[in-house]
Amino acid sequence: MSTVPTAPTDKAPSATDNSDLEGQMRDRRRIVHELRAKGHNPFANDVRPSHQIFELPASRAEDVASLPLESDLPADAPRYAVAGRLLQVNEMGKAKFLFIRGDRGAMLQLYLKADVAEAFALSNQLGLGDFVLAEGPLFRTRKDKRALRVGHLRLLSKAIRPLPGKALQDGPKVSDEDWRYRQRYADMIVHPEVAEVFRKRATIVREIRRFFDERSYVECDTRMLLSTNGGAAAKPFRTHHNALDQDLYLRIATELDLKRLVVGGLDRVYEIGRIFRNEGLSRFHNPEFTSIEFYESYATYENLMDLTEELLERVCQVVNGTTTIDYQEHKDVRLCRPFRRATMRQLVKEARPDAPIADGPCSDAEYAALPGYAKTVLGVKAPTGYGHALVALFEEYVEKTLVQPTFVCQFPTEVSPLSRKSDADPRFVDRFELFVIGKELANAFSELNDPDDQRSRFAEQVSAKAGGDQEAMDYDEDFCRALEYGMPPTAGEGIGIDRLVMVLTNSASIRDVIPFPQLRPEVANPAEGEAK
RNA sequence: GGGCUUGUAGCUCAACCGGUAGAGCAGCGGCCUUUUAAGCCGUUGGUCGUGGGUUCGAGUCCCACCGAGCCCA
Repeated sequence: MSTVPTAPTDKAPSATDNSDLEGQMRDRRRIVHELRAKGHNPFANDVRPSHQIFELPASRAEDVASLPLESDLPADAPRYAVAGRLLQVNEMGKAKFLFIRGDRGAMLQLYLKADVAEAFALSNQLGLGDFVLAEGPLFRTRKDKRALRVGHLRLLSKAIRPLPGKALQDGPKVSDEDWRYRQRYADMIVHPEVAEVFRKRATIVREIRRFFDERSYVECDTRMLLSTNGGAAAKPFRTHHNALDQDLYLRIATELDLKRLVVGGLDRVYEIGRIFRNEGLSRFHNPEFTSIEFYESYATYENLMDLTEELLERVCQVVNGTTTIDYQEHKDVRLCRPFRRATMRQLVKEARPDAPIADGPCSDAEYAALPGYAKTVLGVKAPTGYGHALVALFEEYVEKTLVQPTFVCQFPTEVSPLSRKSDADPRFVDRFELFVIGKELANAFSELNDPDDQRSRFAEQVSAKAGGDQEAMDYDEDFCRALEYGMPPTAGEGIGIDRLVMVLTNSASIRDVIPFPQLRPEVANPAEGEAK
């Protein structure tokens, strides 16, 4: 592209070619050079604000009355030096208002008059997006708005690239343009509510951490690079360590390492961290996401239901000030105790009363008949075997109906290779998943701590993998060795942080709660010069 | 992978049955000393995603490809 103008005579910016993006940027670069030529640094870093905008007095509309009118400003009125990004200019001849935004989205309008000659001259060289520092007293305008009468004005940082769209605008702007995700920095400038979601996310994570720290859990960071794939049903990312000449997987769960730590004596342990799964993208799936997994010795999965209720109720209360929330089309989702608890069999039976499911414990007749039933109602895609058939029926008929928080208990053993078998019926495990708004939010179980049982479950996984199941786990010999040293009775749980943040911030897409979500590669369109 | 929708100025979007591309904002030039998405006057800016086809004539119809969004496996 063409670069900065070399000759100072190079205009007189007559309206020729400066309305396209390139022209606008060239124009802004020209201003940078002009300022430098006059001895001003357009990227200054020799001043500090005395206040953040959000700290200024009369931030609330009802407090503005405490400020004097400009004509009544006393000579000793307190002066403030504040900085922010310029987002809008209302010009009116020999006076103008500049709107700047500081941290936390706090807005301030600056009132600038021509008789402050130097500042006024500088203001003519500003563009939307520039960072400025202004100094002066606060006053109340005739429209009862707070404004700072500018005595001094500095350009702190010149924005070379103009902002996309209009930075300040009334009403909600709903657009799902992909530039918002590709250029999140620009998105956040134009849509401050995006940053608000990330702030809430930080609050949620902080509160979760506090919750477990209060209960004497220890936070640990375990390996992300592993030579075996396990801890969940998912396809891993592969990578390679050069020095060791060893292929490695990015972890798909923190489960097995955390249980190793339980074996080692950390009776209560948790990890909040990034998980990687080599799967498709959707509103609810990003290939890297954040989970918390926590493990508590001498607890059962039923204890974890109590704990989970308490945790979610508290986090929701802290973030939203209430435990009843709306999520998109779902109104009045009640994240307050108690959540419903039901077995998977019970829920499938409710949704499909004709299903051959017994009222009490699973009968042999039920065990034999359910796969055939699944075949009939689901068609060819129905899996064979009782456990997979039950899960398929659950996913097809029940899952999306679970809008209010529901603990789905008693999963089939064959889909739960790390869970402890139920004492009452070894065909099921002591496991639950928590569903809210029809989506899985948490997965928990009493941990399998019988090393020989674990070995046979791994063996089943290995044969499933050989049979083509790409999500099956590897045989983790070291983990079995750990269990052979003895693991106390333990229950553990994983919660998807991103989905929890979605629910608690009413975000429609996981892309709205992850700063830099995975996107298809940006393709440069030669015709455009600037890919968008 | 399948279905639906979609791609026009820097941004957001128009353009009837196919008739030769338009508005707001941004930019640029002017006016205005209390504005609130300020206002007023003027003005620059487009190979209509790409490539084919039909037609006297295509942003518009057809095909393919590329990108995006939503839904489904």
